[in-house]
This record gives sequence, structure tokens and C-alpha cells, in this order.
Amino acid sequence: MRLSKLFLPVMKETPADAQIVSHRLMLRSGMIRQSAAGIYNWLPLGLKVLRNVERIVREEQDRAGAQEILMPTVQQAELWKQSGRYDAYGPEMLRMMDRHEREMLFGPTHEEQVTDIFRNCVKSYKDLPKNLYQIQWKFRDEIRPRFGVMRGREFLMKDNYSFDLDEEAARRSYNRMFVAYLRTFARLGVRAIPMRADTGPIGGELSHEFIVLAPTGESAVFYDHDFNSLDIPADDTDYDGDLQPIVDNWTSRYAATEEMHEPTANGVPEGHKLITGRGIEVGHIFYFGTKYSEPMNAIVQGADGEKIPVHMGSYGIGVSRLVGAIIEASHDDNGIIWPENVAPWHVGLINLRSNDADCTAACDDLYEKLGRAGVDVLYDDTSERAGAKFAKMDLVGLPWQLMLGPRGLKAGIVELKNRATGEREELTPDAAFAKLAGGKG
RNA sequence: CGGGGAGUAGCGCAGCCUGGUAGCGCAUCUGCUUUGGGAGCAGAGGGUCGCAGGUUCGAAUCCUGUCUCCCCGACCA
Repeated sequence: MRLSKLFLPVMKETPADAQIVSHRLMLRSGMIRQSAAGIYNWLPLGLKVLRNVERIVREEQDRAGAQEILMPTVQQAELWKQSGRYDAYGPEMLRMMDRHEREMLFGPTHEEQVTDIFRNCVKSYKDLPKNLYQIQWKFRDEIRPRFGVMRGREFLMKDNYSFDLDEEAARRSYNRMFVAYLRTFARLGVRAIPMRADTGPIGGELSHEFIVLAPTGESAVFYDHDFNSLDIPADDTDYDGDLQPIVDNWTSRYAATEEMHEPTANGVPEGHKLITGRGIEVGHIFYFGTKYSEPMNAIVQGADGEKIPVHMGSYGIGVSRLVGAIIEASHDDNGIIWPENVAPWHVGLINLRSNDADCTAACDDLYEKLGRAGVDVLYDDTSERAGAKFAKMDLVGLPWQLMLGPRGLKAGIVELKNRATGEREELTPDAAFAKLAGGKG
């Protein structure tokens, strides 16, 4: 993509309304623009990152055996009355009437909707287990939205729902998602730690929050030093096999959010270090048994002909929130530092002197070659001064910056800068091409 | 929802107390000079001062109402 053609409204100054760093950087780098409190427009740069996050989440869901569906944003109140949540949910639910004065709502979550699908379509234990997911916009009318997309009212969420015959099978479904989440966050370039979550009135132990570690995170977290060295499950992990050892490995160590933290009896063994940090909740998995299947009559027939309400679990990942969380976890004073997998482009190519014919020819040449090799390049072909281009490229935060100027080209070299480390390397254009294209496999 | 704060040009702000018809920096446009870390000079464009009433000869400024946004708290992916 040529920068001269890209819709990228960057801001040199910091908008007064943005308090936290990810919000500031997302506004400044032209990723988003606010529309109303907690509601955002996603511009090309932001959308590209959002899609990358979405893609990785989707790939790991598919790998774990979940199947994608898409449920409506607007739901009828009737379903929520069946589950008893229409009254229970309160003002956080955005309610509306259609022209026939039927009560509708903008979905804050989709348990009722998915249970309705399930009960209409599945009647036999032979069809279990099933795990359905979607990536859909939701709306929760938060009392006070803040922190940009991290705490918006409208947000993109991956949510899925597992259906099993009994608790033991539901636990296996839970474990599959647990492992999928470990992989998902690792691929997104963030370190996420599963922490025991409050299960509320339902009780039980099968609920975990996944917390991304970021120094500017919203809440304090406490965790065993060992989490820094635990292995992420490999991409050939057998999701039909026994995942319990992996789950045990990740849940046997102490990790707690502020609310759940017990400073005295925290179970950190002698010799283990308890680390105090900050984090952002980006995922939540939950087993809730027959909470919805019973009132909503989601029943299958068992092998002996008996009627069995299905055991369900739900699993959420805040997709739009993750974009903010990744920035909180990865930035410096100059701007964003995108992890490779979610970066909107792999390389930023900077023409330091766009009015120099030779320099421009060399840039155009490299841009085309990299493009043909499948490298995603943002090419700053504008006539701005070098300093402005450096600043903008640092702000946008692409993993690599490739800089071509007449001075270097005369000596046969270009400069390659790693955004994360700041390391610079001078090499020939061919060597730079080989290095950047080589990583693409 | 309780407590605080703010709406004036795309962004950041001044002007308001003490009414007299709007200004600064950045950005934008034009020209010249510059050109490896957010350039310089000269010129130009852009605002019914959130909205609605009221007071007044006259309102960004005073009064009333209203909408929106932000911050702290309780709550949340």
C-alpha cells in the first residue's frame, strides 16, 4: 500500500479526551475515531489489525473443533423472558421496540439465541458434543464507558457455546477451549495468564479469566513466577486427546486478580516467587451446566430414551478490546510496537527523498519486488520530510522499517530498523529484500 | 447513578469574571527556499462560539433550560 493513497488521519497532538496510552495511540495513529461515548468508527489501519486478531482467533477456534456461525445483533425479548434474564439483566441491556411494538434488544451476549438454535436442531445424544462460535458485535450499555475500545459499549467479541451430555464431557469441552485460548493469545503476541474467576451464584471451579499482562493494565494481578516459563501447547496438539495435563500444568500455580487475591494463604510454594503486576482481562471461559438448557428446554434424548438437559459452557474473547490490550502491552514513547502476527503491515518502506529520481526508482523497485514476494509493505511515497516520516512510521508501529535515501544508495546501502528493539542494520538492497522476503516462507 | 470538569476552526487551547460582533499554536492550501528524526519565510482559506429560550441598543461573555463529551467512584469482555 502506498501511503499517499491510504486513508490514515494521524494526529500529531494528543486528543484531550484520551486518557490511557492505547486510546491515545489508536486515535493518533488513525486507527479509530470516536462516534459516541463507547462507540467507535474503525478506520483502515485499525480495521486491518482488528481483522488480523479476528483471523487468529478464528483459526484457533477451528483448530479446536469449534464451528463458526453468525447470530443476529438484534434479538427478540421473548427468548430472554424464557431464560429469566430479560428482567434480571437491567439497564445494561439496550432495549428497543420494532414498528409492531414488539420488544427487541441489541444483544449483549448470545446464550439464549444459541440455546434456541440448539434446541430446535439437536434432539439426540448422538449429535453431541457440539461447540458453536461467532465473532459478532455486541452492545452493553455500560454506566461509564472508558479506555477507548478497551471498555466500549459496542464491542466485537468472539463467543462460543459448548453442548455436552454431562459434566464430565463438558469438562473436556472446557479444556479444549482452555488450550485454544493459550494458543490464541500466544499467537497474538501477548502473554496471557489464566486466573481462577469468580463463578458467582452458579459456583463450581470451571471458570477462568485470561489476563494479558501489561504494565498499564486496568487491575492488579498476582501470579507465580513460573508462568513466565510455561510452554504454550504446540500447533499439533490433539484436541481429541487428553488435555487435562496441559490444563493442570497451567492451573496448578497461583494466579489471582485483585478481587480474588489472598495475600496470606496464596499457595505459592517455598522458593517460588510471587509476581505483582497489572493486567487486562481479554478472555473468560465458563461452565454453567444446565442454567439455560433447563428453563429453555434444550433437551436431548439419551441412549436409554431418557430426556437430558444439555450441559453448556460459554467462552468469550474480547476481540476489539484485544487491539487495545496489545497496544498497552507493546508500545513506547514514540508509538505502537505491533507483534508480527497482528501488524497491519510487515514492513514500512520509507523514501527519504521522494523528489530524487534515483532514490524513488530504487524505492519503487523494492516495493514491487517485496510485493511480488508476498511481503506486506506500507510504502511512504509522500513528499514529506524525512523526520516527519520517521515519526509517523514509529507511531504506526510496523515491525520493520526499511529506509532508502540518496546518501546511502550512493554507497549501495539501505537501512533496516527493527521497531521493537530499535536496532539498525545497513545492508545492500538485495540483502534487505532477502531478509524481509525470507521470513515469509 | 453520586461527585467533579468541559463544549470557541480538523487537533490543542486563550477570550467569558468586568457584554461592543473572535484570536493563538499545530494542521490545511499557494509560492519560494529547504530535505536522514515532526523545516523556514511570505500569503490564503476555514468558526451560526453545542443547542433553545431570555435579559440588553448589543451576548462567546449575563440568566434559565437542554443535549453531548470527559474524569473519579460502584459495575463490567
